[in-house]
Formats: sequence, C-alpha cells, structure tokens
Amino acid sequence: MTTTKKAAPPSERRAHLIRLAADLFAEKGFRATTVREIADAAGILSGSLYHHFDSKESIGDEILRGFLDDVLDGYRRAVADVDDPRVAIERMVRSSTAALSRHRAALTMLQNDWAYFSAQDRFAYLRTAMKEIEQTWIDQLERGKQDGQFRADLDARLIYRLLRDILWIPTSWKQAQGKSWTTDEVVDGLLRLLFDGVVAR
Amino acid sequence: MTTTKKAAPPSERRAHLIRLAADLFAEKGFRATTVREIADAAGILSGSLYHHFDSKESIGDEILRGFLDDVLDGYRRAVADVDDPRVAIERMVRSSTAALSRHRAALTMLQNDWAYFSAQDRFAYLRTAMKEIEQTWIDQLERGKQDGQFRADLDARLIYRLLRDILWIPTSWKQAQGKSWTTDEVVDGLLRLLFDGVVAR
DNA sequence: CGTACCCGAGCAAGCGATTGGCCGGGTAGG
DNA sequence: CCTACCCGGCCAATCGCTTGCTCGGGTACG
Repeated sequence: MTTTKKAAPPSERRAHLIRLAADLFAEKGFRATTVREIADAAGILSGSLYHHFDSKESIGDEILRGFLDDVLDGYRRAVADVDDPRVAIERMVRSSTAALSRHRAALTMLQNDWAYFSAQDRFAYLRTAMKEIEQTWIDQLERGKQDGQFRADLDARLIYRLLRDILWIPTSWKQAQGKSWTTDEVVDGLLRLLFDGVVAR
Repeated sequence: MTTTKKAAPPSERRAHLIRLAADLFAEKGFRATTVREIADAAGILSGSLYHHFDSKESIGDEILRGFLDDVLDGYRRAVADVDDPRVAIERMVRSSTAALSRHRAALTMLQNDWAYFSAQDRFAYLRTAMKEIEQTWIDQLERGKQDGQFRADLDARLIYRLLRDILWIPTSWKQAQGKSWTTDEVVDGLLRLLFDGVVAR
C-alpha cells in the first residue's frame, strides 16, 4: 500500500484525459462522476484509465493542485508593488475571475465535495492554500479601512467570506441557459456592486 | 411500475424521518447521501424506510416543495402593498434569509444536484418556481431604476443573478468552523454591501 | 382483529479498482 | 533489410463492495 507507484509520466494522452475528466467533474461534481463515464468520454474502457492514473482521486488531485497554484500565483502578483488597496482588490477580483474560468472543474469539486476532500490527508494542501487566500484578502481590506478608503465599520472577515463565494458564482453560469454576459461585463458589474452598491449617488 | 403506490400518509414518524434526511442532504448533498445513512440516523434498517416513502426521490421531492412554497409565499408578502422598491428588496432579502435558514437542506440539494433534479419531469416545478422568483426580483429592480433610486446603468438581470446566488451563500456557513456571525449580522452586512458598497462616502 | 411499524434477508445493478494479455510503432543489433 | 525486443495504449474479464429497492414475516399497540 505504501509502495511508490508510478508517479506521473506527463504524456500528451494523459493531459487530454484530465481535461475530459475535468469537464465531467465540472458538470456533475467529483463523487457523482464515475470512472466509466470518464472512460466513455475518452472512447476507452474504464480499466484502461488505470494505465494512466493509479486512482480516480489522483485525477482530482492533479486538477485541484493546478487550480490552487494558479490562483495563489495570481494573488501574489496582484498585490505585489501595489500600495492602493482598492487597486489591489480590483486586480485580485480580475485575477480570480480569470483563474476560475480556466479551472471551472476545480471550483465545482471544491464546493460540492469539500468535505470529502478536506477530510483526507492527501488533500491537506487545500486548507493551507485557503488560509493564504483568506489572509491576502483580509490584509487588503484592512489596509483600505485604515487609510479611510473603505467604511470603518466594515467586518473584513465577513466581507472576505462573502466576496470569495461571490466570485465563484459566475463560473457556474458558463454553460447555463439563454443570454449570457461576457466575462468583462460580469466582472465590471461585480466591482461596481462591491465598491458602490446599487443606490444612485 | 406505473401503478399508483401509496401516496403520502402524513404521519408523525414520517415528518421526523424527513427532517433527519434533510440534515444529511444538507451536509453531503442528495446523491451523495445513501438510504442506509438515513436509516442509520433514524435507528432502523434501510428497507424500513420504504414503509414511509416509495423512493429516495420522493423524500427529496417533499423537501424541495416545502422550500419553494415557503420562499414564494415570503416573496409575495414582501412585495404586497409596498411602493418603495428599496423597502421591497430589503424585505425580500430578509424573507429569503429566513426561509433559507429554515430549509438548509433544500438549498444544498439545489446547488449540488440541480442538473440531476431539473432533468426529471417529476421536478418540473423547480423551473416554474425559479422563473417566478426571478421575475419578482427584476420587477423591483426595474422599478428602482425608473424612479431614480437605483443607478440607471444597472443590469437588472445581472444584479438579480448575483443577488440570488449571494443570498444562498451564508446558508452554507451554518455548520462551518470558528467564529460565526448571527443571522442579523450577515443580513445587515449584506444589505449594506448591496445598497452602498464598501467605499466610504 | 387491524393497523403501524420494523426486521432480516436478499436482489440486480452499478461502483472503483485490478489484472493478464493483445496490438502496433519504434529502436537496436546483426 | 531483418529480427528481436520494448513500451505506450488499450481490451476483456473480474474482484469485492455499495447502491436503491423489494418482500415476507414478525411485534406492539389500540
């Protein structure tokens, strides 16, 4: 059980299979997706998947890692060399949105099956990453309060929690029905709502 | 298969079982919860559940119906005899929050397994109800724009979509970790954010 | 007796995962 | 050029287990 199995030969085929699996995870969630469905999408049998991966979880692992690395990298660059917290937050919002549209599956997995993943030692890095994300947001919100730019009665932690989840939202609209907005329209509407609210000044 | 099975004898025990199932659905989602887990929570065997319900889906059906009826009823009363759209929206926000805290499971089911439910004829009423909800929100937002109270450049449909999903968020915090906010704190913070944004005036 | 409730045992279907072997395209040695 | 070998990719079959659900029979209460 503890023997080191095949690590991760980064083949072309393998990457393609991950993309197929990610699409299914994005639509149905991780647990609700079966390895047989993934195999069907690839036009092979379920057993053949285990030539590339040693378990269904390792597929999920790879998807989640890629997502979090992307997000954290974006945040670090968003706050680097930026003094104005409002600018930093706007850059974080745009960075988040871009990353989320690149990793739609990871988000669905996190919100549907968070309890499943975070209970496993293998996915301990999830908690670590989430903490860094939270701290980054709170730092910028607090800075905005201190320099008088944001309302002094702002609960930074509460606003962060709301914001984080709000940012997830538009991702789930991607495949939805009818008239849809462009990414820019959504982000601009969101930023406007965040900074100014709906009331006319 | 098409024979009319037992309808729904509204017994005490039955209602209790639904509450137990709802708690599990709220934590793990509908599909991820097994009938055996529900039975375990009730201290009986899985087969014994089928004395009360003819399927797992009918349990879900009952939960979802109760939720939507509650929400729609609250909205209708929120907008009745109210001229000021800002007041109406505030009442809708508070009504939603109250309903959601009463039906935590229904919300989890809708966001985790929406694709699963809405694809079935049995749950066609889900789409109907969502349409009425959407129309109610948009009506009030448009009225606010017309009387100059809300920003004229507001995309009512976009704001509704954001708002609807934002309102669902705090529900999932209920069992979460650490310091938590009271319902009033969350609602007030939310309303403040909605109307005024984070920027100091 | 009847009704409400539940047990115990089990079913078919589907699940994730494993295994041994087939196949075709290199690559190397002669 | 031919032969021997390897190797990535996949199939076929199967394992042990869980899923939602069924059903005949039992028990306790009124």
